[in-house]
Amino acid sequence: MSGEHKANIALTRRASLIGVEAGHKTDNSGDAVVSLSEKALAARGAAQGTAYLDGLNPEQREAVETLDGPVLMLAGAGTGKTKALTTRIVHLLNTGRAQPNEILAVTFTNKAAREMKTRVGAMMGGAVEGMPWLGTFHSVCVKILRRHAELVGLKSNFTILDTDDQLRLLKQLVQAAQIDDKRWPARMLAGIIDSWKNRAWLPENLPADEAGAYDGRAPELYRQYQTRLRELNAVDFGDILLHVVNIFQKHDDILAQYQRWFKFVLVDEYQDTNVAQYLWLRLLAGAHQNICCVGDDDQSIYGWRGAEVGNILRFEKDFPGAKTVRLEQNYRSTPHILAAASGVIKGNENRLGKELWTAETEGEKVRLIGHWDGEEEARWVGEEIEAMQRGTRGRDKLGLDSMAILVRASHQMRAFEDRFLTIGMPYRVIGGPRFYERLEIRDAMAYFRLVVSPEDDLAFERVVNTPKRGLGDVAQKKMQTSARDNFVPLSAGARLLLEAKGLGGKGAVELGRFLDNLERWRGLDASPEVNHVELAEMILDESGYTEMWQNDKTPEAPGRLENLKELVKALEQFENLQGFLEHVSLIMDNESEDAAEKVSIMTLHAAKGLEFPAVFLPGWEEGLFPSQRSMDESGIKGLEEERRLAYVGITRAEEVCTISFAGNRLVYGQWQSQMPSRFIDELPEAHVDVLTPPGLYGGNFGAAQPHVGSGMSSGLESAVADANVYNSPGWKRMQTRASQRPTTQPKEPRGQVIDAKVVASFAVGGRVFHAKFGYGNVLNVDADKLEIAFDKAGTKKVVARFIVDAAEAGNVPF
DNA sequence: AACCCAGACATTTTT
DNA sequence: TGTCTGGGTT
Repeated sequence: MSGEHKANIALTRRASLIGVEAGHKTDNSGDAVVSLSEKALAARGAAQGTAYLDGLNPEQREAVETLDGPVLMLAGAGTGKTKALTTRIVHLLNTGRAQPNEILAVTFTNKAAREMKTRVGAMMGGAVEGMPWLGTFHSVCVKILRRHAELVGLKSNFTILDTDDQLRLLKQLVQAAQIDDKRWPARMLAGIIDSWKNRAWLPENLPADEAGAYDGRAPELYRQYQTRLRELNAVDFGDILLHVVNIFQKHDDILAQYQRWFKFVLVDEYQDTNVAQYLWLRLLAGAHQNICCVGDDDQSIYGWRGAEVGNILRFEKDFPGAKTVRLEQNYRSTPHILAAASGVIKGNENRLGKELWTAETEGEKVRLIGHWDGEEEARWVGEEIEAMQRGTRGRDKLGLDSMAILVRASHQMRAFEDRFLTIGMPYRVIGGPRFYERLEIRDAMAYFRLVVSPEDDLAFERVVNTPKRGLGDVAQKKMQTSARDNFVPLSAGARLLLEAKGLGGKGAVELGRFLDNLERWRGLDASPEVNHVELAEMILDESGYTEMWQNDKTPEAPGRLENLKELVKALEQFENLQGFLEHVSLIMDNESEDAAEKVSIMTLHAAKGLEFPAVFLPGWEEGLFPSQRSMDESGIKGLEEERRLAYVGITRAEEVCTISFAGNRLVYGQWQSQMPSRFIDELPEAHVDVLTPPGLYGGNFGAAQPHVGSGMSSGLESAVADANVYNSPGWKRMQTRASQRPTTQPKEPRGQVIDAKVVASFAVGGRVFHAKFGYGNVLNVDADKLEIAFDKAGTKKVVARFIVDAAEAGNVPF
């Protein structure tokens, strides 16, 4: 059976698919689908009307006009990368170099894909048919995989499992293998398998040194897992890329077809690609080399998820003769903000090198402020936001939509939420659980899946007893056995079990009804007379699922019902249940547009790609940011990724960027004190304004000397940087400097400023006072940290700065 | 099947 | 400190 033949079939199939897709509702990205106007057709090939090039700066223009050969567009934050990318597409179309379906353009998020589609559409004068190959890596690969599914042992209507399904499946396998899942959690196995898939390793070609993973059981379990997936006609997210890469590697003819079809390849956020995605791109662009990758090595923040910064760093080696274009003119932020960001990112080795600049000359310095604790920090930020709303200090008034708080870890959000609730400040949290990950949505989708594919065992397991039908563990075990013994799917096994009277009582009655319902719905789904939206409603009602939530009196029940309604509504955009299911797992995003003016709270990761006039970056403390875990797990690499995160954070700000840290923080119910982040030391002093927190002891916090750990990279400094990973000297430098630098006028002298010299004065056994923990005795002195046995709060390690001699406690204004 | 309690645990999460 | 999970009980 070869290739040639198959490829031809694929080719025909593809052609018809494209025909169908254009302007069709099933095109999942759903928007900006317009048909090619005559005018645009006429313009094409004639290469006239290149007015769209005029709005570009010289670098952007070069990136757009270099159509042939590999191009690396190194686009710093806010340098107009999307503009360049979309203009490039327009240019390809306009010059007649490519038809819309000959351009492969991949992004990571649906949002980015949508934006590109819309913008290309707008630039073409609202006249581009939906580009069928503009989408996320996953959506494009699913399209390809559905066509060649049989080559990897799947049917083309395979289901896409999300992480939840994946985990349940792995749990079953782990249990079956008699593994103590306490010691070896399925979660961990999921992580291992995922990382293997990210690296495009199949069970049969795992490197030898991976064999020991998961107590040496991982390779075998991986193999079993893949087999099970095939039996279920399912793939997980990682498989989508893996299978396609595999097909391309094994079938030259198929690869050749796609190479011919995709005359031009464009890639967004190239720094975030993993090995599988990288291989996929290399395979596709291998022949003609017309690949344009856009990215920013300084914004690579997904290493922990398998992204390889190395991909972008190696681009010129991978694609010899590549042209590298640097977009460095920033249109977003003020010079001080850019300088601060540059100062921080300079601390990283192994950069491609790039420095943002702006034509702007005005603007505020980055503001830095220290607080006593997290609560205080949240209170201060709240007040600042209110002040900015009013428009004080010569600043324009800012709306709440213009402000954002970007945190390192989501638990930091709580302090802000609490505070904002008390003062009645409207806020929105960006991120969090996605729509399709919600319990009720997944349940509902399991029903749909079961109707469309009776053999979907995972879906069956999920809903057979939801709502409760009296089918507990025992009954379900019987169904499993019945199915296994007869080599049929679970639903059929359950039917056989019933017929064999292997089940009694109300469970039997309910199961019978459930199975009958499924069959009836299946019939209706096939019937042209029943609309799939109505059918979906019917399924949810008749199964008792809706009722289950109506009877539920927990506070979240109404919201869940609301979500179910939304889900049903989303169905309208598709032709049938099948079409819906093929796409949902890839497209349902979280965007709930909400007109009200609100401050945004989100993680730094979620903020990538966004911008706000005013940005708050709280929690810049050692251990929290940079995250201790990151450094423990990945050493200097981890630290550098954290630093890039800092860079991303700062560069989100257009006008005002406020960095803050707290001396004490309640972490898991324990008070902890920590040093200010080393990144604070890396902020160039000339671009930072150190604010004195109201009511706190004066300017003992401050920005660092500009030249420590940053500046020109030399071998010496990298040695210094290395040494710094586990032992930040940062705050010591700050202390020393603080005593040299005139402090920003302490409000009142009563605020005790404790500097480094004082630290030495604490002796083991001495009686001391701490504002939060009260009185205690010093057990140990370790550099600037004291171990103290507090009378009430127990033994803690505390930075000496927050400690005073008990005798002086009366003077401290806490 | 519903409930309760002990204990584990607790970054980031584009698809 | 709080949330979630799994095991045990009713």
